[in-house]
Amino acid sequence: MLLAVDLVILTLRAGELHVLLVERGVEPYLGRRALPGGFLNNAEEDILAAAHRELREEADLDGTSLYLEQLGAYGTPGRDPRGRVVSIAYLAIAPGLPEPVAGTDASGASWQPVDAVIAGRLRLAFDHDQIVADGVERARAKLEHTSLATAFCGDTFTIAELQQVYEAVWGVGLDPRNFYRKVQGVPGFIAEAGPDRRTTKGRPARLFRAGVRRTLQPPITRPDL
Amino acid sequence: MLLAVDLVILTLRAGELHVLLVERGVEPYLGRRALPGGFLNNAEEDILAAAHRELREEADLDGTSLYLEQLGAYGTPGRDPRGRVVSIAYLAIAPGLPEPVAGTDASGASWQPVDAVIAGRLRLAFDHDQIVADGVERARAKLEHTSLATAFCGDTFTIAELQQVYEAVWGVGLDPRNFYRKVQGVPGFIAEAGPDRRTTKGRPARLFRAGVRRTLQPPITRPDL
DNA sequence: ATAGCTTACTGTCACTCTGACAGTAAGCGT
DNA sequence: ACGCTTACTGTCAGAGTGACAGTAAGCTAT
Repeated sequence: MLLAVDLVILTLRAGELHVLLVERGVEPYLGRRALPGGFLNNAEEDILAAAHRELREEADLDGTSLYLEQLGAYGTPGRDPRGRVVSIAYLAIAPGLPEPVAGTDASGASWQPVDAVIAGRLRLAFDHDQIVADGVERARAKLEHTSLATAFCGDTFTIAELQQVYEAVWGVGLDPRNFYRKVQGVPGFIAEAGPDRRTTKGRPARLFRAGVRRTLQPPITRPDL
Repeated sequence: MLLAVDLVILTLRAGELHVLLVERGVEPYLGRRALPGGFLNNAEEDILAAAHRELREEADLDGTSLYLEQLGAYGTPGRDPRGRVVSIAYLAIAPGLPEPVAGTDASGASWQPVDAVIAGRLRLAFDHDQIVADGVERARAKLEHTSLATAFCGDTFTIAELQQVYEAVWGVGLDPRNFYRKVQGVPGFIAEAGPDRRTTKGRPARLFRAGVRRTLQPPITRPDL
């Protein structure tokens, strides 16, 4: 029996939610896209440590500075044609990186829109479609009552950028005015980051950084489906 | 490397939240209490099926009729002195059974108050204290926006009994009048169960059964800590 | 039968929160 | 100085919430 680790790494690119996928170079599912991951190095490697290692090897991301959380275990017999493999899935959130990103080792990693995976237009290897769906659902739920959204942003961000996170992950539109009021009303969610401002085209926006509080009271409620 | 399944089985007894524990008859942790569970039978057994099997063997409970949900994987090296063991934990909710319960096989299973475990007055084997804490926290959170509370009750129950579930799991007191209003206000949470009434001492109470809806909108919010 | 007890249920009210909408402020380019 | 773009601040009606009191329906003891 083999133990593996799979990573659902989410980020925001051009206002859309993306997941990091690699193209398989060996059988089974040769050529198919799959989640980054791999088997445990040896019998003494910690699972969380293995997740950090894969994060570094396959995505060139520093695990100490980003959000990482266990998603669950997937061990249905037959999910891997080679034999019995139990996979521990992890959910990672990466900030919208400067630009190209994802140029890693030979495996040909690339960001793909999660919509394509959820809608079934992009079929993944093994049961990775299900894992991605579970990861996205976990992220959607956690946006409501935790400060997870700040993990999608850099160390400083504007409120409008934070709103884009919610809109992209939830796939809905939000009213900016109500969003400003709600976010500012939660004590400890975000904190002002100096007098610096970010300017693009119009009026410069105030910069914030993630606050101390990790649970949101009151929560940022998601609109009815 | 060995794969195991551990069960956090919660129930209500005398208005208090209890967890099912067994007393270990072998080393390591001989004599210590631990969660029911065990190793996978063979390399082809499904994890969820193994959870059902342990539920039947160690707790004499029918897994098809109660709530069962994966909690997560626990695989820190050294958590089991015998060697590398990765355990998949499951959370099960059992209705408050008629009476004594828990008389199972030789293992000496018994219901113990979760407070004793959380507070550290009752130390469990391995990392089972942590698993119990995680399971209880999961249950507490799920009471807010899912119909999980009905899993603690039989097929029919009164609103007062449902309130006792919330009070016991959350460890707080709730106002009966506001609770009635909230519960009745969530469409599909509970449905009337015929004209039958349950009578104990005062006015007979109306009986309900679990409704169709499994997610609660609006949620039953937990009071501030 | 009536009073009294116990438990089940229904109302009221002020406060807060929420969603829907409009107006003001601050930079930049022409 | 003007318009353009983006950032932010107010307003208001309706829903939801917590804190409280009153009514209803069984049983029982006198």
